[in-house]
Amino acid sequence: MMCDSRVSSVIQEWTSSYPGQNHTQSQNPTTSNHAGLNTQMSQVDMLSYGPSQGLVRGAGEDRMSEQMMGLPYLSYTPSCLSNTMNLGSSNHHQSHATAQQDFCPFLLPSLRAPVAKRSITKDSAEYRLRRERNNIAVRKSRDKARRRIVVTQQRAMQLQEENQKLQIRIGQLAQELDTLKHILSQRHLQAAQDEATVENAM
Amino acid sequence: MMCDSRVSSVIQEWTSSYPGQNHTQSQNPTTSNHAGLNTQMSQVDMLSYGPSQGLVRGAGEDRMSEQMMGLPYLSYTPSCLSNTMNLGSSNHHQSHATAQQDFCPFLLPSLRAPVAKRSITKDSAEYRLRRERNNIAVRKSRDKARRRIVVTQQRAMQLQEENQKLQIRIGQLAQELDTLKHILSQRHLQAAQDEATVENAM
DNA sequence: AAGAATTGCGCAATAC
DNA sequence: GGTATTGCGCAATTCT
Repeated sequence: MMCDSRVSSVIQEWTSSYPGQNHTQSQNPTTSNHAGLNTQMSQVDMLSYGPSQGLVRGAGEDRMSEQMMGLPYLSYTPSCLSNTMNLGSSNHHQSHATAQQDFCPFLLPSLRAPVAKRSITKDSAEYRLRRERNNIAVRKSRDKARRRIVVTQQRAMQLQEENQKLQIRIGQLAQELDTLKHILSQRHLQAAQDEATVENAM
Repeated sequence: MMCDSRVSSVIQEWTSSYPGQNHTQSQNPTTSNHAGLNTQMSQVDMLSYGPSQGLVRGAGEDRMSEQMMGLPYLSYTPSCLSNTMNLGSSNHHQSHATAQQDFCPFLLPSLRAPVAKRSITKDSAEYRLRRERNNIAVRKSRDKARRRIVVTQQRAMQLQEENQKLQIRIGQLAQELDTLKHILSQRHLQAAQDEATVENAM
């Protein structure tokens, strides 16, 4: 009693506040295939964690940029042999900004134009501000997720305890009920016998 | 019944396989202060997510390296004004490898020597191999964590449902018990009256 | 339309 | 030695 309502609210909050299920989640077709929040993958565990689906890429920075352009595969194989030389030479933002020019020359000019826009001038202006703000948001969000996990786990343990207590209570009640039924049947028998006795006496 | 054992195993697995609590977690004194898996922080939410404790640093890469050297604060303030220029100029591994030479000249030579060692030659050898292997492990681990979360949540919901059913069952049993007790008391009364009648007739 | 929140990923430190 | 976990920052996306 009363615990159920609290539990209910927690579950509710969990379900509604954990958007992993209803999000579209179609952002990265190459690496998101194994993170679908689904539970029906167990025998392919060892096979699903390939090296980024073959696309090795450079230093692991601005990877989305190239893939999200609409060319997930076979476009701009990132020189698997020379990536060691490229490792530190590429500025994150620089490479991100120029990638659209270098590797997507076939796009419509209207789509390539934004490269020089002020909004893309991330090299050192309020870009740092935005990054820092996002970092703070990320920390906060992850803290929240961690707390949520802990709460859910505690709730599960608590529910399990309560379940055991309820099972015990049910056992007690059932036993008591059995006893009473037995007594009642005995009384029934006794009454029948009494009636029979009286009838015989008449 | 039977569900409890399964739940128990799940909870057990959860508790034992989620090492967030017993890990030392002292890796980054500057930014890890707010991620202690503790649930008692609610009114300081907005205050705990500062910009990395004041240490702005360059591009957010190889940050641990400098801090983990044993000089978390006040050592090598990373030129907060010129970080915008430094943003892309620093190679991750290069800066990491040379940091020990540049910023720790007071260490014993025996501790500074490893810079040129093969093991620290991460620039392009089997470093990539190690990184890729770790990346695979990370993906796998996070998948596991995600599945664990989903399982725990489902378990909690299932336990809640079962709890409600048990509560209902308890209500039914209690009612039945009440009825039987009432009947029994009536029989008691009846028997007493009968006995009195018989006694009077004698 | 703009900022906050969420998420997948890679890196480095660390635990095991 | 290797894998597993974890905190963090980045970028893309979604939510508000």
